[in-house]
Amino acid sequence: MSEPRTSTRDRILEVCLDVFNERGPAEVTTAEIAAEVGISEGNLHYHFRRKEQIVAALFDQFEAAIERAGSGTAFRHLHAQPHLAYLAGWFNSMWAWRCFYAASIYRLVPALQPRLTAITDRGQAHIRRMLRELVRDGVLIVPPAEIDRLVVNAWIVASCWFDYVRYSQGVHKVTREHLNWGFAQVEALVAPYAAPPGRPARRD
Amino acid sequence: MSEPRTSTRDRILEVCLDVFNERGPAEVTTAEIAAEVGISEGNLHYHFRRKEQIVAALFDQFEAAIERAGSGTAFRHLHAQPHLAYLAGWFNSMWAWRCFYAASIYRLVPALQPRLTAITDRGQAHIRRMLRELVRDGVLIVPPAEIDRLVVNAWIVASCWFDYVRYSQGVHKVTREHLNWGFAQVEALVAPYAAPPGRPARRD
DNA sequence: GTCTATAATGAGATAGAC
DNA sequence: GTCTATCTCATTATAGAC
Repeated sequence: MSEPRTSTRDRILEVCLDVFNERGPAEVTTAEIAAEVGISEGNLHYHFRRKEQIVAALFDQFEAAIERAGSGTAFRHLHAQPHLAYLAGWFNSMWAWRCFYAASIYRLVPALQPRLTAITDRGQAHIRRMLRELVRDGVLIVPPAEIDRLVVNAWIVASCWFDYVRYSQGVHKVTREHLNWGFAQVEALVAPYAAPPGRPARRD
Repeated sequence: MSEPRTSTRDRILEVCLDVFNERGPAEVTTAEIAAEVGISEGNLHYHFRRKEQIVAALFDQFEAAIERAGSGTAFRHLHAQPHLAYLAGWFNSMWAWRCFYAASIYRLVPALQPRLTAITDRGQAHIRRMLRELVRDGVLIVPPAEIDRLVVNAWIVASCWFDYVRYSQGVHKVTREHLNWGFAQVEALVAPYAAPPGRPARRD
């Protein structure tokens, strides 16, 4: 009846999310995890038999969070730029779950890859719908043939900019401030499609 | 005086490039490498003390190749769309060195990361110059403020689409055919900036 | 240069006491 | 549920003969 404030299992997950976000699961040993949680390796093994199971348990939560970010309140109250609201909701949740935006995690736990594909498919379908509505409403002008490529490019930039910043730019410790940068990069993909009213006159 | 056709060292590098491209260096053990080359593990260790040294030796070649792809013949004979020629040259070399377009390799051999940053800086500077020329020549219309973000987005898509295809799309074996797909994705980034003559009339 | 054989690591998994 | 102590196993690293 009387559970401890937070169960050991939950404390493990909390600690792991933090440390996975900071360094990535492959760079952390089970010994370090146990020490960080303040329990023995044997006890850690009692709760999760393998490190992959910890990653998988966290992915469950990530999956739920991203679904919320994608179809939740952000998209409910439509205003002038619903796609920006959606994007903002997504980027907001991105920080808390940034370890899942590193390709290496799917190499470590390949079982998660199909679920990432499912997230990708649903997310892209959602973005595609939004873009079509914006085109219909005259906010954007996108030739139909270009919509799919635009959606995919937006997804690539939004989901890969973490790795880009880390490896191509050499940023060792990604901070929250980088989020705004990534957000602006995705915004820039859509900018050239803005209909003239929302876009200052061209200077040639 | 009489060297063997290809030295053992070179054979090791050849085999490793193949197998790293197929599976990534982290997924291949030194034992497998030795077996594949047809030598003993002890001999492999004589030539390269650690797997990272093999990766680094291959990176030397990659670095040279990408420099050639960027500033070599492709860019020499300028035609209507020099940026496409550059892009084609880059994508062409990309297949042979695709293991270096996986984020995980820089996690395995962090020493390479600064060199990747240098490649990125030079490459982006080159692309920026090309875009400015195209704008000056009236081929593209890009507001000056958008050029930098466009360059970075092009780089992200061009260098990350491999990981995207693998993990987000669930493609287990990336083939040469995927190259054309990636190429088209990068092209699509620039398409909306094409000046009206090069672009069919808008349909709203 | 190349081999065989063996040592040193280090991470994860497990048994059994408390 | 939790601990201590041990085990397994895959690599990587090395010594020394040929």
